[in-house]
Amino acid sequence: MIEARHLRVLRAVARTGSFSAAARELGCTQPAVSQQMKALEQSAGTPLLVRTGREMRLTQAGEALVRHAAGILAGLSAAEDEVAAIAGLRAGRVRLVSFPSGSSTLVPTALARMRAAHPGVRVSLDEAEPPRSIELLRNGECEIALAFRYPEVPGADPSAGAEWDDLVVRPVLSDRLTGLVPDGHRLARAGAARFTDLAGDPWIAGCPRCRTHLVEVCERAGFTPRIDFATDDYPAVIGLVGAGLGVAALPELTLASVRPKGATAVRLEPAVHREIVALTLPDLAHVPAVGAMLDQLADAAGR
Amino acid sequence: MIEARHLRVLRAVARTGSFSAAARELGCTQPAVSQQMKALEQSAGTPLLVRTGREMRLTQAGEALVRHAAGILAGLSAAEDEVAAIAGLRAGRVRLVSFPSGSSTLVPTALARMRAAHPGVRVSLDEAEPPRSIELLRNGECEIALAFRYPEVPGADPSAGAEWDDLVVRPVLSDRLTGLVPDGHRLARAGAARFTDLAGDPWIAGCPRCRTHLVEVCERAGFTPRIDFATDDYPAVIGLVGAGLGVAALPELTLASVRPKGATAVRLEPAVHREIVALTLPDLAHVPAVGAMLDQLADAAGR
DNA sequence: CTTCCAGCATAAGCACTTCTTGGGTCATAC
DNA sequence: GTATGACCCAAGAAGTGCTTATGCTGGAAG
Repeated sequence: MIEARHLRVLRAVARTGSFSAAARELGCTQPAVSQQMKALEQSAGTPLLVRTGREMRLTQAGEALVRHAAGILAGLSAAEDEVAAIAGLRAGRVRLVSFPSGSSTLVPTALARMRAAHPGVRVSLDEAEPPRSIELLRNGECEIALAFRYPEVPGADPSAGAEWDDLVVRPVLSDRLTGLVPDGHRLARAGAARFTDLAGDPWIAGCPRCRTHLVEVCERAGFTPRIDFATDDYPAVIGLVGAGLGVAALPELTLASVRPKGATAVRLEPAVHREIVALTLPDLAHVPAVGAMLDQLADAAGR
Repeated sequence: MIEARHLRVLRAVARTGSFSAAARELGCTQPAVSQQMKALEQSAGTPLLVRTGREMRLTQAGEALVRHAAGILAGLSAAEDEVAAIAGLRAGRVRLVSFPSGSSTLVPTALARMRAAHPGVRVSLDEAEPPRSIELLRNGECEIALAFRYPEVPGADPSAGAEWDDLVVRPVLSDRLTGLVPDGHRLARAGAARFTDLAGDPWIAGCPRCRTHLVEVCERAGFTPRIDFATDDYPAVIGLVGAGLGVAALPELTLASVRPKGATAVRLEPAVHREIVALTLPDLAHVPAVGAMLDQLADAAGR
């Protein structure tokens, strides 16, 4: 079985016309070259070189091998270059899947920084909510999934985060829940409120997991919220609150890029956080482009 | 440095989707595959595979490598095929240089047999006298030189064969010198003659070395031949003898393919032989096609 | 829910390959 | 004649690759 190493040596010998010169070129000793060529001739089954006193000539088989070697070694070199480019963050692609409200500020910042730091790496972005984004990750359809989780509420079903224990979980941001009340609400002026203060209000809930978590938190606070509406669409939640239809508890991040109309943000006590994390597969975490993108996500949040 | 072995393993893994299956395909154990891939990832500087529970997927770098591997391994395989064809006498080329009178019978026979035995090997033929043909051999412009030599005449200059002692000398034929006299010559009827019987005759000599040797033999027999003509062209020698201009001593081979007109061949005593040999470089003797052609030359003579 | 099975990782031991070192021979150049 | 450069050979050392044995994990079946 011919190995690339053999061809490299053969090519050097053919080019320099001498074992010694080839050895110098290859950075080894002359006997090493001699032995390599012997081994290659052995596996070729025919002499490849003719030692005729002063000069070294190729046999026909040697010429054939050198001729092929050019293409083979060029291909090998191209392969190494391409891999090195990917490993060196000069090329590559990262497919990122984010949950909708993460895309608005965190992701654009991270993408911009990534592009500045590693212009060769292309990052694509899709949106999907956690259960779906994890599936995409496991199916190999993306490298990073941006998701969020709520800290476990004592006594509640701990199934939410259980699916991630075989993934790399990179904390990105801890996103405190902010209360949102209509402008005319009795607590709008106070600027702060406890959950129990809103026990009697109608609630506008967010996505299913957010809703579940809201219920758990409220029940821990001693009441069961009356949820009149629930929607994945955070702008819609803001709109509903602005229309005076209820109150809501929204992650700060969802309010960072919009100015609520007809609604006022109030500080909620006790503090409840939504933890935003970037997820990837253990092996993928070692891929340079993926690691760099994870870093950028963390950095973008730390701003 | 990426080696072909790595790519073979990677390709098998990519195709089968499993280390174990790849190991079976490659005829080795699973840890061997595991280690090879680890080494390859090490030298690539980035993961190439993602182990995700049940299935094995390629990273982008892995895909790039597999993509290149196809071409590289194909090229390697083509190179091996071509070399194997040359080594297996299914292809190749042998350049034979012969002295003129050797080409008439010996060489055609050998060429015909060679073609029958190994149709894929092309044999080219050029003509050159020994000093020149040896030069061609040493310069790499041919693989086999067909030449002749006379056994050393005691007391003569031994320089003739001295240049061959670093070559492979393959005896092909021992070609006895035959006397050629005009039809009306006093010895034409006898059918045999000693050199001394022709001491008074004018001689027609052959090529320079033949002429030198003739003089040596005659002087050893006790006389110095009177050489009226000397020519490389054996048919011309025959013509001159036929015209009654002298006698000659010709190798049998030169008479094998022609019928002398106006001249008669007589057995010469004592027997003097011209030895026809095939010469090649030591390394070239191990090239299958060269070896086969040497065999055919020897066989053609042994007929 | 437990058990079984398939597949990968790891460690240790062994064999092979490959490299280097230190001879030696031959040819060429001064 | 000597010196130099190139190759070959042999022996020893280093490194690499393969195998066996073992543990671990995830998925499938009972």
